[in-house]
Order: sequence, then C-alpha cells, then structure tokens
Amino acid sequence: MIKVCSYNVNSIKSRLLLLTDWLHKRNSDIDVLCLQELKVTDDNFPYEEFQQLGYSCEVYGQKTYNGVAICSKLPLSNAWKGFGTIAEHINEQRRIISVSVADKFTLLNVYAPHGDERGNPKYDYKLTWYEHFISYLKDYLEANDKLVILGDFNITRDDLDVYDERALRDTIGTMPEERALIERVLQLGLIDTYRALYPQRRQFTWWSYMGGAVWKDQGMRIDYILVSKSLVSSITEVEVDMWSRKKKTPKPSDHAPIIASLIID
DNA sequence: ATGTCGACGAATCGTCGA
Repeated sequence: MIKVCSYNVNSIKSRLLLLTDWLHKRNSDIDVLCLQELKVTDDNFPYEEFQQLGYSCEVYGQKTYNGVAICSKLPLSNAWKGFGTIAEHINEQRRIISVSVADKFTLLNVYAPHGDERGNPKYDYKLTWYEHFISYLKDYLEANDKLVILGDFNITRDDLDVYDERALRDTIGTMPEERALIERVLQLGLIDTYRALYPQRRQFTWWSYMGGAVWKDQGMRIDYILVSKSLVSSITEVEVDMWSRKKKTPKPSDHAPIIASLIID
C-alpha cells in the first residue's frame, strides 16, 4: 500500500517542526508527501531534515510566495517543473511539479492561485492560470495512464464543500465560473477521490486563522486528490488528518493534510 | 471592515498575500 499526501504548509520553514512531529505521530506512514506554499528558494529547502526522515525531494521553490515539492520514500524519476515552454508569465509563479513514482504511477502536485476577489487582477490571473492548467492536463492524461493529481486547488467543488453557502455565496473559491473550472478538470477523466468514497460527508481541508474558525469547523474543501479512471479501484481510503491543524504550538498551517491510500499491483 | 498568520524591508512596524 502506498500513502500519498497533499499538504499546503504555508511556509516550510515555519512548519518544519510541526511537520516532523506529525510524521512521527503517524508512525511515518506517509510514502509520498506533496507540499505547497513552500515560500523558499530551492537552495533554502530543508533537504537534510527530509533525508533523515527517509525522503528524497524534488523541489520547485520560490522566494516569499508559492513553491511546491514532492518528497518520497519511493524512488522518483522524470521530475518536471513548471508548465514547460509555453506561457512565460504563467510560469513565473512556481505552482506545479510532477514526477514518476517507482515506475508505478505519475504524480502531479499543484498549488492553484488564490485570486483574492472578483475584479482584482489576481482573479483574472487565476482564471487564466486554470486555462493553461486544463490544456496542460489534456496532454498529460494522453501521455500518462495511471495518474494522481493532487494539491491546493483554491476552489470548492460545490456547496457541500463550504460551511455556509449563503454567507459565502460569490466569495473567492465559490464563484460559479471557478466551480466550472473544477468541473472541466474532472471532465478530463479525473475522479475526486474524497467525494467518490464519501459522497455525503462534509469535510473541509482549510479553515481561516481568524475567529477560531477551526474550532467551529467553519472551513472549505479546497484541497483534492484526483486520480485517473485506471486508478479508481486502487483507492482504498482517503483521510483528512486534523491533528496538526488543531495544534496550538508549534503554530499550524491554515490547511490540513489530505491522505489517500492506494494499492497498485 | 473585521479577524490571523507569514515574509519582507527596513525597523522594532507597515505592507502584501493568503
């Protein structure tokens, strides 16, 4: 069994102690750890600490903002960072990295733009970024059969993914045009594993730092583990682990990690 | 607008991004 995890850490430097505590608390059962919002350049990534935990890492970092990494106990190959040659202004923000894991499946780790709010140029950037992402995924699905795509998508799929659909109507992450983008991603032939296994369960992956939102469970589900159809039957469990999010010291990320268990061959 | 984090540059706080 292989456990893959997506975790927006909101600064790897600030989260390193909590992250290592969490991995130990879980008896080091995470095989492939996909991180978002590193906020460090590649040379400042804590490679040694991860090596001591048994992980080798592919890192696509950036100063202050963004940055993604894949840390794995299984051998990684064919690391690819960014979208490729097209879309230079889209590639300026480091949000996407992919690898082959143990020659068993292909893994793509993403950190989608937040977008701030409608009318902000960052919102237009989010929509444009998703257009590039979707066209990139089309080629990716043609080239790769067994595919796991996971990360922080910064969009709720529907009203089950928000704590109060009325209060949050037309706020960032819930806009109809944003949700249409998520549906287009899924329609490429990808399955939202958490929703597929637990269709009625309201489980969030992000809670604002403000107002003690996590204690009231006022959050949103914006982090996903998607798989191609050929991998659906390999998924045995999907879990959002609240342990680190509810720790008071060291300070948590505003996201909780989501973990999928796969049985491949 | 508010609330709370983290990074940064230039201070011991203000600004930006989430």
